[in-house]
Amino acid sequence: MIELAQLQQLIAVSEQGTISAAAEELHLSQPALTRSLQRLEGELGVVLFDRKRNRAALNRVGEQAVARAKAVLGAVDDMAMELRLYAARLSTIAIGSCGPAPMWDLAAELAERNPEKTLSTELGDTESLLAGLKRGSYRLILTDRPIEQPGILCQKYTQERLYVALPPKHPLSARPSIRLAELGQESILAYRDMGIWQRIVQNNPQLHYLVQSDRGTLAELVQATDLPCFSSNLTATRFLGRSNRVTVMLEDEEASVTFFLCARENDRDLFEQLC
Amino acid sequence: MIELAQLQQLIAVSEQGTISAAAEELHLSQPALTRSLQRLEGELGVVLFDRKRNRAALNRVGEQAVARAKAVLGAVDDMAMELRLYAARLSTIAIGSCGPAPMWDLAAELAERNPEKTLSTELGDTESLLAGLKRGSYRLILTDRPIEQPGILCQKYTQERLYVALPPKHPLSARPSIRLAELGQESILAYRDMGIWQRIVQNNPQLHYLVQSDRGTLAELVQATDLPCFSSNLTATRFLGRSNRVTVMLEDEEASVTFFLCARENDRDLFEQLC
DNA sequence: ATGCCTTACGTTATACGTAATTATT
DNA sequence: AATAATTACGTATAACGTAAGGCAT
Repeated sequence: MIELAQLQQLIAVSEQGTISAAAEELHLSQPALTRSLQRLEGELGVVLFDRKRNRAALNRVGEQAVARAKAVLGAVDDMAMELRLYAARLSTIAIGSCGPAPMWDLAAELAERNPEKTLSTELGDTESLLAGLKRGSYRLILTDRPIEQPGILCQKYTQERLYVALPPKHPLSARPSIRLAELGQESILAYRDMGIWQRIVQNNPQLHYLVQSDRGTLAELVQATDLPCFSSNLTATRFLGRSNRVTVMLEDEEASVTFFLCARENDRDLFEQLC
Repeated sequence: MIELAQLQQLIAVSEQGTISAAAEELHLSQPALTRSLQRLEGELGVVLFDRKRNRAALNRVGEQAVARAKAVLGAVDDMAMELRLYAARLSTIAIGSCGPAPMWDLAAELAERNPEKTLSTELGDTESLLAGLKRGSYRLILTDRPIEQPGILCQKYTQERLYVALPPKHPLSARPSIRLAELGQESILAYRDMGIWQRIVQNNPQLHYLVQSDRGTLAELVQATDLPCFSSNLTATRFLGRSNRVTVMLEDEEASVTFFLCARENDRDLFEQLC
């Protein structure tokens, strides 16, 4: 039986030019390599070298064999690499969402039910999430509208409503609800990866957003200052913690979103765990 | 290093269902196969089996691995087979011709100059010969007209003129030359694979051709009977041998052909040997 | 004389088989 | 009880390295 090691040896000889040099490269003695190559010739049933007693040069069949050997070894390497990738993908559940808070809830639930799995989370807009779901990049996605397409399972997952958290002394803190625009040109703390909430920010460009990319830093700033910040019904109450804030509902249309959980038909088991 | 034998073992397990059965098929002990598969898993860096103490079933990664393994083994088999084919082709000189006699001359010359090579000969019409030369099916071809195309070498090779060999008592035997049609509805011995000479036969359908597929049988009939037969300036004189025949030149236009030797540009060495 | 390939021979290392163990049907 | 996989251990085969030989540059 032909061995992959023999194909590597053949390639080494073609690269080094002599059997001696190839043997050294392969940490093998010269005679051992000679014999191994002879076996390969026997197993292939062809002569690969023009042997001149003192010189073993690849003949045309040998050159052809080298090209084929490289292809075979490449295929084997690819096989190993792609199997590792495949195994990794089987053991991870990738979820995508257009909003961060429900994604964290979902991730928490999945982690509890599938402690052996790795979770990966990603934010995106509904269109790209759906495309990713279809090509297998995501196992589950949370969209801002119901998806009705063949092969796609979809069900209402949760609703999120946005609030602003104001210091008690703030002029608007006594109101039950406001529109975000009423804050005028004030500063407000915001998280960078806000997904769908990006809409309400874009519609109120006059506000001064203090954008934080680190969730921990954001939490610290909330505790340490009395700057306004965002909050929602899904935000853990401990996020505001002992900070002295009054939450005021936002009246804007974009301040309320219903999230829908979607999975592919062949992932029905996973999907139904969560309904 | 992964071994091809291990990939075969993996495939055997997938086909037999159990390691035990696969071990038997492979003429291996069960423990040996178990260990070999464990090594394979280690080398690939993935788990291929769901092990249930008493049962080792391929998991999804394993199934994927089987598919890849089959592809790799197929590539190796193809490699071996195609190398043998390639080696065989390198050691043969395939020649094609539109006429048998000059092809035999050419083959004889090639055999003398390249005693280590195998010769293969084939008759065909000039168009298909040229196509075959271009795609590498032939190293040399003999055509009935000069070829002037880029990448193709071409030179006049020889001329052949057709005769009829008649018994001395035949009414036409005293003529220096005749047209084939003058034989009326007589019988005449002919060789099946006549290439370009097929033309003159087709133009004289009234004759009764006694077609022989075996050259030896044809020669025997020439000796044993006094039936008319064909002959040419390239036909070995010993073909007519001691048979009592008078050769009469044929006046028909198709009875004289000039043959041209053609080869591909990259075969200039071989081509120039013969000019 | 040096470099390179091959053959011969003794040795080692790797993979094998046998036997024992455990678990499942 | 029977089947199947794994682990342990002694063994054997196959490939290795060293040494020797021969040819070419």
